[in-house]
Amino acid sequence: MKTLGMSLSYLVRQWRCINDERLKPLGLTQSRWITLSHLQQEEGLQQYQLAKQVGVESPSMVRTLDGLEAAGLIERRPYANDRRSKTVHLTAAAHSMLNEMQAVLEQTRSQILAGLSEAEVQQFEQVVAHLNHNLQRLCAEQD
Amino acid sequence: MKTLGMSLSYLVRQWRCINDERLKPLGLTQSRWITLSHLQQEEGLQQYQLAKQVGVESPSMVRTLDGLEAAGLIERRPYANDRRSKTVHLTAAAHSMLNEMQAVLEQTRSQILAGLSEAEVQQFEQVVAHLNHNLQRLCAEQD
DNA sequence: GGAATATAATTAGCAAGCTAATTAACTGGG
DNA sequence: CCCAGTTAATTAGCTTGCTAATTATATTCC
Repeated sequence: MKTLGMSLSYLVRQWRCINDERLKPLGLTQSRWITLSHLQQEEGLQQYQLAKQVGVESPSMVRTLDGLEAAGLIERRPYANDRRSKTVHLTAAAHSMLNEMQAVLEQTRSQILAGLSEAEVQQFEQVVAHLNHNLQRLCAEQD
Repeated sequence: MKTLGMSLSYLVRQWRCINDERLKPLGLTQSRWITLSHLQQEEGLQQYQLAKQVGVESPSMVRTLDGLEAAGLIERRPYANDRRSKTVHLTAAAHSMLNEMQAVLEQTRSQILAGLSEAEVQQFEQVVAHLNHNLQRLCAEQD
């Protein structure tokens, strides 16, 4: 007896596992490539903003950034308007690996979605968005 | 820019979080209630079989069972046919909490799936099953 | 029968999420 | 102006997934 929740949880774990395996040559793990993808969209965010966009808490982001910084893929810079804060920037090394990274991620995605029509994928995405919306209401109530 | 993978990953994390919150009074976390649910279906499995059914590796199951045993919810018994092996059984305490646990899980599920028709839920489940199937092929190749 | 191999449970240690607590800096009210 | 409260980053420590390595037992192959 596998419930929907269990199947989803398994799906997500395996998906991560495949990408981690394929991106190991680039020294990337899921938390790292997700963070890099977001930075590719918008560089120079403050850490707490980046955490919010990625959907993790600040301490989780701190650790991911520590790793990325040690690997020479990002830079923390002081933020002029607020001395508590730091902004996050991609390095040249990161820029030069991003294309390859995205290609690997896209390949995995298309292999996992293989056999679904464009319309089915879209519908699936909409359902996931709907469920996330329901969850957001639930989490808000929890307070 | 949130990809499907990211949205799914977030969905699963939040779903877990809600259930963990609601089941805290019963002393249950996700890994524990999933394991109990499987035992409810079939008791007396060997540990490695249980791990396989749940979809985790043996060491993960060992730790979950350690917790459940300490909480008095399961019992490990020696397995007559193979002295390396142990079988896993629910205690009376577990049996008497299972109904309440399932009720909480079912409530969360229905709140998260709110606004979808029966047919849409079924379709969604089928897509998830399909993706898991694709993944299984991919993981098999990896060897 | 005995050596080599395989398998079940476990231990140790890593990854990446979380909350709670700390520190430093900012903000607003009296 | 200053004190109280808030906020940004961090640290510490928990959870639960993983892999690699250990230990004890089974199994298989000369």
